Amino acid sequence: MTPTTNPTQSAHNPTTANPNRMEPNERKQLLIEATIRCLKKYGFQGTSVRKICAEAGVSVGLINHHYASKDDLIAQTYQQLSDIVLQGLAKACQTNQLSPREQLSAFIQQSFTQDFLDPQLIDVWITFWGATRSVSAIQSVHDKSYLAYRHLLFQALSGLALEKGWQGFNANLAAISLSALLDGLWLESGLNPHNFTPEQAIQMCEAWVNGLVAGAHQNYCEAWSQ
Amino acid sequence: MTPTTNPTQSAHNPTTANPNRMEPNERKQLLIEATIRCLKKYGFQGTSVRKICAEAGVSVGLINHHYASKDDLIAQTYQQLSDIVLQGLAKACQTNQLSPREQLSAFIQQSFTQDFLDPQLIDVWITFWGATRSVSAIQSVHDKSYLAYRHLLFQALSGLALEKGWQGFNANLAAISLSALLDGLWLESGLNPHNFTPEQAIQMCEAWVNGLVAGAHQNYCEAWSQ
DNA sequence: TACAATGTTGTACACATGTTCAATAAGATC
DNA sequence: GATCTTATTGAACATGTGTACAACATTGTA
Repeated sequence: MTPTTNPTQSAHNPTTANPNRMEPNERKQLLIEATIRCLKKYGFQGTSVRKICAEAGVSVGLINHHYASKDDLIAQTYQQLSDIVLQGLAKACQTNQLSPREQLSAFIQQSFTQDFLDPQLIDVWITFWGATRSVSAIQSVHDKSYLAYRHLLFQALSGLALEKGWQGFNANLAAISLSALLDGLWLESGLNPHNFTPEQAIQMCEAWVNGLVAGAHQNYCEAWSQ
Repeated sequence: MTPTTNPTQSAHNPTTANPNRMEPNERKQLLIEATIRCLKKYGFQGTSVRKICAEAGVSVGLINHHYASKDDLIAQTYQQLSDIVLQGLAKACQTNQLSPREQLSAFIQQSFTQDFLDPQLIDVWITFWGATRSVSAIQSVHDKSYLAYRHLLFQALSGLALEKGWQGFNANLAAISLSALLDGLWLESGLNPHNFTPEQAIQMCEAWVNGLVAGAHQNYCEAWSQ
């Protein structure tokens, strides 16, 4: 289509050249946002450098000017998504002087907000999970954010144990368990959004906490065995 | 390497030609097994038609002779893996005249067997999840196997409710919840095998069941409302 | 105004991808 | 033994991939 062999025409078309030059940080942010849109539209596999650039309205070469590689851009996109999710959860359960039990409810409620349940977003998340073990930059982002995620639950559960006077309660293990339940529900709602409603998801998580209070907390004591 | 431009040599090398012709079903099985090995070795993205064929010790063109497309082969591979997992679980909890509570324990125990906790296998599973929404053949395999998976839990939980005399117990919702917990733990153990031991995973699932018995079952009654 | 620094472009490159297809060989049928 | 069916091969094709790089455009500074 483009007459590359025609020597009378310059290789560079001056009419489309460089319409808006930007600050590096501003452009990098736009590239990350374009990457998120592409991941939602085309999935992980379908997201290529060229599609990201087209989505950002920018030339092919620009990504490698601002990022070391495509993987680098992808990892930083994951980082940003993680931060957004984590900040939402932290804000929900760390404000307003909530009791430990109320903190857990706030965390659960926030986890099944409309924004969090976008199937396209969850799909992006799953593909990040899928790349965790093969792309080390993604692995380190996961490890860090999962730790912070669990820490929020750990604090609330520790507070609850203190309040109730549970001796030797392993709040760390309980946090792993609740986060697994949350992730599992989140995962399944992404794979098939029609299996249960957000209200039912909340109901199931509340049931876990109620079960803990009703007696399951004994299974998380250090002395517990088999 | 191969002198394709030399007219004195046939395009086809007779020394490597067709050493072992097979029955279609036998060959297809070998291709699926080679696909599983490739998925474990190279991940979902790194698994190409050429790598599968090399792994199977077979020429590039053979896949499209036995399968309509690469996606077709991948979907049938997923199908086979699902069947294996499901049969293992069904066998564990449907034999030996177990009580409902014992069935649940058997299911849980089987879920965290050594075979099931192979991080490479879980990684393959995650990438299948990631492809669920974009590849319809994979979506239908997932929907079918998830339903069967949940049904096993549903039966055990229904039996438990009958035994305990829980009125209006929503065993279906409880099955969704327990399967989410199992999947979440399974997922996390794949992403980072060092966060908890298989024994702790079992402990957490048993705690869920104990919490249900201790009182959480009330949250699964039809009358329950937030 | 001249110059340096750098954001931006689009082509080129080397390679990988899934699929097609004529050629070949093995086995079955008559 | 001749013929038909079909499993198997490997080259060819069209397309897509991430990255590199020279050319160009813009900005800031002297």
